[in-house]
Amino acid sequence: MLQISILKENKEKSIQALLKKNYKSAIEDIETILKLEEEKKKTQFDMDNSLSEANKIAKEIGELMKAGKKEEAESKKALTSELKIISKNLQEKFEILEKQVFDVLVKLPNLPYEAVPKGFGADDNEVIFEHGNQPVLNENALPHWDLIKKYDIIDFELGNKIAGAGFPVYKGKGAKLQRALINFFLDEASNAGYSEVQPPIFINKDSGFGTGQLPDKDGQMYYMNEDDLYAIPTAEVPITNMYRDIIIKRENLPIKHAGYSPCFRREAGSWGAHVRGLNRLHQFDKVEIVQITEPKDSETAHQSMVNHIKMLLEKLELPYRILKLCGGDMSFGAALCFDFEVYSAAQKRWLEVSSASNFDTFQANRLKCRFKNEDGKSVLVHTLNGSAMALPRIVAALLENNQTPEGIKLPKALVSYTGFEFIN
RNA sequence: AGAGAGGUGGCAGAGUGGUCGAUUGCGGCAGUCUUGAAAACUGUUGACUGUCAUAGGUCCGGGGGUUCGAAUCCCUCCCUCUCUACCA
Repeated sequence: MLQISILKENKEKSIQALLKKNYKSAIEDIETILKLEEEKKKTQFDMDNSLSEANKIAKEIGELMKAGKKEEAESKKALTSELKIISKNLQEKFEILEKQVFDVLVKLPNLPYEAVPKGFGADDNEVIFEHGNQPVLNENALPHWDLIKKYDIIDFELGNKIAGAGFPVYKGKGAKLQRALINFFLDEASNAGYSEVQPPIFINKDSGFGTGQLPDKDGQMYYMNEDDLYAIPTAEVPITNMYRDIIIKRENLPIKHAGYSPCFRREAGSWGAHVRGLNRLHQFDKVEIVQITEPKDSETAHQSMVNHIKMLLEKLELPYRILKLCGGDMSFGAALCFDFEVYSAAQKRWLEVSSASNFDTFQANRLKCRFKNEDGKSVLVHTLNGSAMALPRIVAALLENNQTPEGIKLPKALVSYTGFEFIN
């Protein structure tokens, strides 16, 4: 959530930034917020005065009672009845205004940084880095959805029977590959100084709000009515929310965590021709890295996350590229976001496998996550997160790119984790 | 799930209707002492809102109520602990 003070002090810039994110009603919404906010403050002033007056009289009554002057005390009580009504009305007005401001404010996406390119969708993203050669496969090369059948390692029909579409069963070497990748990613994160956590995979509403999934993405999460809980779409949510309502000591920053979790996404209305096989699932596995930093350090932290992900992809020997997302393609809460795509040789497509975002103070403001600066003032932190990494599309690319007559040949980095070199 | 107890400032722990935003201890910070440190002693130390700065206002698990006045009384929800039951 954006800070009103920023919208007020940098009104024009804020409007331009929101427009870059294709937020259509930027002008009118900011006008509305500033107008309502001013009225709110006025109301608060009146309300406070009225409450102050009432407090004073209450105190006087208390003293009179103590002094045994009952009649005087009784007569003072009469003074308060009108004051009570006034206070109550002002309080109601204040709460309405507060909610009105909140309702508009909560709809505003984060302001993208200067560096974010203009654009409306995927076509406007900037490729900023590319690594590795796209493998040339022979004619009878198979896409991963055929390879998983050929080697009987991932079973969609079985998952369909047990749960539904998008919930595959990993079998044999397929299951071991999952476990190997998770361990590989977690170990690499540990080596890079991320302390490991295993978070809950269900979260409450406050957590969903804290990282920005609620109310924006309500329909995209699985929801358990009986207990009022959501299944996490990413470990970012529980991990970042560990620091909700916390004032962090400056010497403890930056905070770096990594965590593995299954991720659950309803993906309502997003199925089509390009989402076959492992390209889109309702449940998948992911190792997430999260950082919480002082504002001045977040860009460096972001870069370090990008470098970490690059290193992972290089160890996995996958050709990849990095995109700087344009305003229109960025997520709701991000101020700057890099997507990583691997080349999947049989599909002849780039697949998104990771996304590293800097949220600036957007999440911190919702989370009320702050630190004490040099002057002893509470200041919002910056939060960042990135996938390191999401498994299914990595698996898709590993299978497709490394198919040989002898089977699927795994990259060296994984062999010590799987215990086998070939899936055959 | 049943019975009981309880949720207070970074932590521990007082406070049961009127200078209580809250005694006290620990921790933190500053100072005295010391070559330096420790110990001891002294002072200081919650968050939010608001103001140029004061002032003022709000917050004792969440929400609602009673009252001139609520941390304290009532209702409701949530959570924690102990015992019993059940169980990976």
